[in-house]
Amino acid sequence: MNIDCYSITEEDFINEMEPNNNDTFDEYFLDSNLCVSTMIKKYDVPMLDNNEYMKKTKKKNLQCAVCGARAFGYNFDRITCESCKAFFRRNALKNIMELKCRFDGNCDITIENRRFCTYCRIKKCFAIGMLYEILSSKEK
Amino acid sequence: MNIDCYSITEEDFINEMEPNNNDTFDEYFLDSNLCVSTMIKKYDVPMLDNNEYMKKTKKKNLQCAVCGARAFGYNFDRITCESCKAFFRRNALKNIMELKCRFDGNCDITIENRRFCTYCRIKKCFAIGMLYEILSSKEK
DNA sequence: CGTGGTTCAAATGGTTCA
DNA sequence: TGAACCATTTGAACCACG
Repeated sequence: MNIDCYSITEEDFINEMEPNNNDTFDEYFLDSNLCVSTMIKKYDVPMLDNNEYMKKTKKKNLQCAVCGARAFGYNFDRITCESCKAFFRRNALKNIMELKCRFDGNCDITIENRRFCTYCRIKKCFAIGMLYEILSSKEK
Repeated sequence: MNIDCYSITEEDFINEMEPNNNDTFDEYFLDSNLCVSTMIKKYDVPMLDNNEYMKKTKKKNLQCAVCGARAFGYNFDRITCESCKAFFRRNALKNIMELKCRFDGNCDITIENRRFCTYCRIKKCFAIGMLYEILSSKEK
């Protein structure tokens, strides 16, 4: 986590932003009516380099592309652990205002800290390419 | 670190303040200019009975990393008791100048004296790695 | 058999009040 | 201040469909 950001309050952070300059995913804080997945699409969140996207063959000793935990297979089109799978299901379609980062929106996500920043965790889920389209239509 | 200390040193105290037999820790604390830990050391403060506390048998047998009290799990990413958890919530985001140590800023924190020096208690909370990042943003 | 979906106990941040 | 409580999130285990 980026502790340096702490001197800025969240309110300051939001106020500092220019209202009509929604160039990035993070600045989308200002514009609050869309869900995370829409935002990701609209603002073209950069994808991480995808060595993680292995051929769908071997299922042993896999590592979650989000947090690094042990993984047993694909979930929503990427190799992830069970907890990130459940997390993605629960959060991918939420309104972004429910998932604010307390810092600069670039928290590292690890197995130890993954539950401390839902914003950056879901952001990373999308960044590695997890597909919300696979979520059943009833939840959309 | 010597923030807002009184001028008397621990050594001065021990030399000049021989307690008489009627002195108790509590009486002394009322007019204290002295470090809690020093007082405790000098006046042989009776230990609280832990049996009551220990009776709450739960699954785990953990010890608070701040004060040593019985702990039941993680709070703010470290194993702590419920009281240090609540204390951290209340104080982690305060201005440090609101939390003055009367002494040298190095009070020992124990289950018995933890509430006597908020400065040193919060200092220890941070020293053991409690994460203020987990505090929800609305309190910042 | 793989993976999306479900369940639920455990964990833990937050609240209350004496 | 801290014991007791409450509410929400989590993730391991499981189910079931294709």
